[in-house]
Amino acid sequence: MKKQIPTPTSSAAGRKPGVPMYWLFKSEPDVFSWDMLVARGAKGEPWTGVRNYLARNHMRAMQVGDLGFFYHSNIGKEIVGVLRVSKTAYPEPGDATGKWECVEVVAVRALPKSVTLGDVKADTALAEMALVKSMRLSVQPVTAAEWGYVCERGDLDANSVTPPKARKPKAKAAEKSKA
DNA sequence: GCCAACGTTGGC
DNA sequence: GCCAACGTTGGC
Repeated sequence: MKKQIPTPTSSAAGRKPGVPMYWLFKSEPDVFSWDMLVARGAKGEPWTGVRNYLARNHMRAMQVGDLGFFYHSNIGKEIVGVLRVSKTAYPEPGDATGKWECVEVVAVRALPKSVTLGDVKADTALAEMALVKSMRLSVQPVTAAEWGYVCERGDLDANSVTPPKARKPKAKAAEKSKA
């Protein structure tokens, strides 16, 4: 079967300048939670501990200003907030192997309503999300369509977390599958 | 706590 | 370079 959606992993190359890309970061909340990221404030937090090449490559593709969802794995199993990439990938301090890298992220806004894994799985529009399809991948790409859809489900105005210059002039066909 | 999925390692 | 064994993630 052919892929029918834009391949999320095509993100690394061929980015359009000025257009943010979207990601999803997983964390076990008892290790590092959304609230802990919020508490870091504008200083943000290095996203360390990623030990998977695909996840690392996604981090390498990130640009400052890219947005991501914060997902609580294991406990909660829900998307709880939006963060922003504040520093591009660099070698993870203390990593003796020299293979692993981290980016830095800052909290932007909590979702007014968290979106659970169950919600995502139950929604046909989100059935192709890496969260479902690549369950174990800890840093994942999110398509623009998925981004808008999850924001909508979380009662978050996507424009309110998007840098002004990257906003769409019109609402385009964002609501296309509303009916 | 169990187990399926899946990435990584290492023998050949 | 293949593939079986192993380890880890993460949902249930």
